Amino acid sequence: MPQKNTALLSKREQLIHTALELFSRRGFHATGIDLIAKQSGITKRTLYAHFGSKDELVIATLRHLDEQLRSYFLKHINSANADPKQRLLSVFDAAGYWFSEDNFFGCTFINAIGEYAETNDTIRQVCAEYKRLSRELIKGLCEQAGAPDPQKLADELSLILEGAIVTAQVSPQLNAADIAKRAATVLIEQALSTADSSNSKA
Amino acid sequence: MPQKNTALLSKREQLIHTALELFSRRGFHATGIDLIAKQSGITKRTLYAHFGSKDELVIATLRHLDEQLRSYFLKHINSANADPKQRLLSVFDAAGYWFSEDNFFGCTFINAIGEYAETNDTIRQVCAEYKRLSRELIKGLCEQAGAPDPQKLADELSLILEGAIVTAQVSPQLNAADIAKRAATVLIEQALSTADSSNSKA
DNA sequence: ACAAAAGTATACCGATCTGTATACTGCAGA
DNA sequence: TCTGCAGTATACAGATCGGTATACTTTTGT
Repeated sequence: MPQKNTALLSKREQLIHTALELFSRRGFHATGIDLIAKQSGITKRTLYAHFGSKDELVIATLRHLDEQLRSYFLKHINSANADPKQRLLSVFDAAGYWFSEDNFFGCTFINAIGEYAETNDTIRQVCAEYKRLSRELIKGLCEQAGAPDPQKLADELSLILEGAIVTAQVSPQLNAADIAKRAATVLIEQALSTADSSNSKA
Repeated sequence: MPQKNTALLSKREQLIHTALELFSRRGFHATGIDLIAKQSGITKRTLYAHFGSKDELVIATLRHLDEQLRSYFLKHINSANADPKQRLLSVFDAAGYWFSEDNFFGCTFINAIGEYAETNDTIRQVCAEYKRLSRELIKGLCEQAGAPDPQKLADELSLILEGAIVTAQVSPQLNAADIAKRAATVLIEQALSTADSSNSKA
């Protein structure tokens, strides 16, 4: 999804970049510090100069992914400069592109919670915060579309997006993005139709 | 969810029982064989007499969870012997009870895929198979309800159920089961209304 | 009653884990 | 020019990992 020129990145950024790929692909506990150091071409000593521990590297990696993922969706939404309803649905188009990438291994936040739910509160909080910000993003789109209860619609669409991510991860043959978009369309139409008489598009 | 009398269980069942709890709560790689042996009160030697490797224990545990979870949902659905539409919606009531349990740590299958996606194909297949059977179960309910395209509706409702599980795991304060049930209600109503003129409830 | 099966207790193996110590190198700024 | 700093290279510590070996005890089927 990012594809930055690695030559221009600082050591810190290189480490996070490598760690993100390995953690996403192989899991967190199954990815050792030595492998991250080797694959990034950076010494373990330097790694520990930037990040005090593996958990700190995990947290920094997740925070980076947070910004990366949300800006990815924002770009897609903003490039779909159609009417508010289409902007809402473009979320699921963006998801579809994401799922089709080679380095898609499900939601790394969810995977992180699965591995650290009992052992690291900060990691769980970073994951929850990403999900909260994503819901806020979708809620803004619902407001723009003139939904009578934007929070309610945003909660439902966010839940559907979560389901799409997991479904794409576990059952790649299902075309989860399309299924989610179909369901979302029904919910959006239904939510906006009840407001047609008294409310209008922003 | 199960609460069997551990005294009546075979060593094999005891091990799977303990392993399931630890894997779900702490993750797979973070749970060592020694801990499973200690917590189950069974020697590591005996463990390896029943399961040739840790991966085999993981697989046996997931297969057990497969049966356990699907029979849990089936019981809830069958105890809600109302009309087919209510039976469909009872899936999300069952999910709500599941989420509220103390030992709910998200979908262990999804967590397993996050940890073993790259390293163990069998584990991934067991997870995918569980999701497929769950979709089949829901598809059967859609057929009974007289949906014109039961596969389509089942895919959508299954995706919503996935989203509910993940949302309940990451954001426990959101009451994911209710959100999912609301969304599911809209989709079901819409799907069945298009069939009202030519089709009827089974 | 007795032999085979199943399980216990414990120590161990080699590999790998996170994290650190030591000694060296290249480079940038005053 | 020289002094610090950032990074390299490598070895190592202590713990834990999955898995096995040895010797003993309990249970069970006939």
